Amino acid sequence: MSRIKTCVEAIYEGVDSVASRMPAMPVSEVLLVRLLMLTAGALLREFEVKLKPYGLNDSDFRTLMMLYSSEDGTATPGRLCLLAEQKPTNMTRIANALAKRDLISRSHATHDRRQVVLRITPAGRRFVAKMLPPLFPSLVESFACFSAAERKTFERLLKKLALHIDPLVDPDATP
Amino acid sequence: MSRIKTCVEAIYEGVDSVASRMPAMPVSEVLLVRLLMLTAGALLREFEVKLKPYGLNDSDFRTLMMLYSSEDGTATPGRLCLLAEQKPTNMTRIANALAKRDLISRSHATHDRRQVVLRITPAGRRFVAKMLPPLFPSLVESFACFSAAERKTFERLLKKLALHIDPLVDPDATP
DNA sequence: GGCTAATAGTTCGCTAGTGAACTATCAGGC
DNA sequence: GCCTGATAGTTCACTAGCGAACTATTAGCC
Repeated sequence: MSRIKTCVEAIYEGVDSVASRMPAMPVSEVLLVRLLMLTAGALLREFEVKLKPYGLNDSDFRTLMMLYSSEDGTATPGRLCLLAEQKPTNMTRIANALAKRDLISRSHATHDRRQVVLRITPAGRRFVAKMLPPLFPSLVESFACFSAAERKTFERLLKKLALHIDPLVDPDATP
Repeated sequence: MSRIKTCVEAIYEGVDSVASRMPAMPVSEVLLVRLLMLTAGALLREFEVKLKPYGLNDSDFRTLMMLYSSEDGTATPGRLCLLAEQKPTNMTRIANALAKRDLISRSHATHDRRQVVLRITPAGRRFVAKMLPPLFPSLVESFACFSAAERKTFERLLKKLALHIDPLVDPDATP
């Protein structure tokens, strides 16, 4: 029996079993959140296996891609933290690692000397251009079970959910 | 500007920017996987904030719940690894932590002395019964943006996706 | 019965990520 | 100009999780 299938079955059985003893449990919500985390976790792990040969994990990769896709190839650690859902501590480590490999460079902003400016290097751009295409096939395969309509629906629901939980997850943020 | 909304926008803009330079990129798939990971990550973090007062993280919690919902309140570490998507190493640590708090007990199986049997204790059952209900409201609120039909659709698509990626993620498993 | 291979857990050393404390710089009121 | 508070990053000590190596036990084969 394969792993994820076993997990899916265990989730349904476990939720069913607990619900019979605890009728107040919101069955539908528990199933959704468990399936969501299981699927995302599996996809993340699969993706990181693909990234490993390049010496990156998903956080490193996201950070590098944010710089790659930015207008002028630069960003501050603070902004990257915001966009990549990372804490400053970890961004420091990521930037150190990427800088050590000369994929990005570090400098100080002139107008505000507290800020650090990270910039993707030409070598960093070449690296991304080379490593990105081989990642596509397995990604396409992962979602091959969806029709175009299903893909659209799934995207719409995910986006709706993401924006809905935003204020719940981060109640102090400016709305 | 709140955090997740910024991330969602950054994902769409980033993908758009890269796609213009790299036409082979499967835009739809990249958006789906990024939204999925972002949403699941946010829900996980929110959930762990709720679990923290009880001194548990999500893995500890899942492990305890697997025992709680099992027929006789027992399971072997190996089975829990399979069901909770954990590695044996980590399960040892989790079992140590739960056993230290007397929420579970450890003993050896008689028919196969290699196997360890973990069993939820009466105190463990009381603990679960007490901590579980307070977790429900925020979980319900997280999915309050979905109609009943949307919830069903989302569950169906998640399940379909989970089962589809199963053999891709774990190619060595027995089908 | 005794050797070999496989299986269940554990230990160890490492990577990834976090909160709290710290440094450096900037902005605003006086 | 100069104190006060806020902001941007960094460092440090810690937790969570992983792969590889190890131990103990079992199953199969001769």
